[in-house]
Amino acid sequence: MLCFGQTVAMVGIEGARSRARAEVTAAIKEEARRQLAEEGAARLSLRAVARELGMVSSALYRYFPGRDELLTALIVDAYSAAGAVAEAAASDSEGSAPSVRWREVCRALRRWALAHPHEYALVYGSPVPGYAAPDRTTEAASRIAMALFGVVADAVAAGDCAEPVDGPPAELLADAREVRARIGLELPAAVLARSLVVWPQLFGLIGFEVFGQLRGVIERRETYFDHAVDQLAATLGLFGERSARS
Amino acid sequence: MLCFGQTVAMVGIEGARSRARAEVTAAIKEEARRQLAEEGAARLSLRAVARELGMVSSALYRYFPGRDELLTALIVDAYSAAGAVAEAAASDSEGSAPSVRWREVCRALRRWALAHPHEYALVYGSPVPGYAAPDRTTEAASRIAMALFGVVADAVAAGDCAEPVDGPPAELLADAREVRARIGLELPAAVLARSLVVWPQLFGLIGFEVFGQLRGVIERRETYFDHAVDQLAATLGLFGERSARS
DNA sequence: CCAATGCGAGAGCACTGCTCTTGTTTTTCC
DNA sequence: GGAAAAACAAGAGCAGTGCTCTCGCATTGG
Repeated sequence: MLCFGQTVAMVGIEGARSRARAEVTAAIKEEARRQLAEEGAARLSLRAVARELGMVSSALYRYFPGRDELLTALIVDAYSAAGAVAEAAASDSEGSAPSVRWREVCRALRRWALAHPHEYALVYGSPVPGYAAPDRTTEAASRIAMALFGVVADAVAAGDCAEPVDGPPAELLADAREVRARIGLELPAAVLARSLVVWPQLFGLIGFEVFGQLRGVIERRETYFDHAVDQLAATLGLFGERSARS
Repeated sequence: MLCFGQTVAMVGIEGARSRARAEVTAAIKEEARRQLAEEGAARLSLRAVARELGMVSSALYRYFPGRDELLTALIVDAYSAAGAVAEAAASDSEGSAPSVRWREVCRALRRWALAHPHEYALVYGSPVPGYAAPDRTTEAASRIAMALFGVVADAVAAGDCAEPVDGPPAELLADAREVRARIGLELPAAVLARSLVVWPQLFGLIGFEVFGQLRGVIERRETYFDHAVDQLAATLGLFGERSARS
């Protein structure tokens, strides 16, 4: 019994039946993602997806229990797509100075967000369905943060990260310690605390641009973003040659 | 001919007709805001609003051309509510040190956002209707930013703001100068540029909390936010007694 | 081979935004 | 004051939505 929506990568020996099921499920998600990119999450219509796929709407309920579940499947995919982009940028820049690695990961996330605004809205915008985010989304979400914190951890390990001058308050340190215990990342609690503070600020920058809040205010958005991200790197204490702008 | 949705404050001598019209318009918006707060923007239903008000749905179209226009009216109201909150915090803290004024305004915005999550989502979350934000929303939006930048400007005027050590790039300065010319605020372009960089980061912090992105990560959210905001004040170069935590 | 299960199609329900028409009330102008 | 004009509420109706249920057909597993 396959659960709905999960990416059935390895179907293997399974009969033709479940293979067909996996293919139809993938086709549904693909068409849904297409409509999402075109019209946005609010206008994503189950019936339209079914229509485009040449099947009747009720048949679609064999694959997804409802519209919200289709959406959460798309959310999980979007999270992991963004996570993959961030991880790729982090590993591609391995060996570079911490501040340029940080900048590369941030740039990659921004690029992905601008290329997929509706999917970005799905994961970092207002929560669309009822209100509760299922657990599978949060664990998919952590990949992005892990990629970000990973370059900080690498910098600390290499001695390329300055210790905070005036440490964060004790309560924040406690939260940081709990997070560290859960994700198992090797870095001082004070540095993780600093990262946890910077983390939402990065998505504030990206979100403002994607959601059009910068329209009529900032025109040279690329340099704006790069400068902001460099400043965040400085806040994080990341070392690196100053402004190795390509 | 009254335009839809606009707050008809001064009806004055006008006949009983337009007075009734203003009242009905206000009642519609009130009920819509109630439903918005309960169910979110996606589930706001024109018919349900009409039903709750004891009228038929088609009658509602005499007051609002459509659902989207009702929503943009709510957006404008939400913007100006948040703007009023920010302005009040700014003027209430007049005379205090710049960094504590900054913190007060930030706190006030966070409090409002947490108290009205769906309205916050309306203005700083994913853009819900088609895609374009009418002009009236952007001018209402500027009030919030003006309150924020206002305390920075006051700090500069009082000599309580440090000049940036390494200035922002030239292109960002150009954008800052254009913004300054448009809004007519007395502060150096470099300082405004710094403020424009910090601005989205603040709403990244608020948005992450309101949208539940901090769930399971940061538990002591108040100290977290205060610390982050203090750090932003430092980035802005705002002077003030260190951590005058109440 | 035959029962069990998975599946697609259709009808149908309750709901949505929106339009058009039909009377009624109110304002406005001569 | 009375007639023309405008504003209004109500209803019917259209196209679309998510979702449920039932019905036959196909595939699967024992």
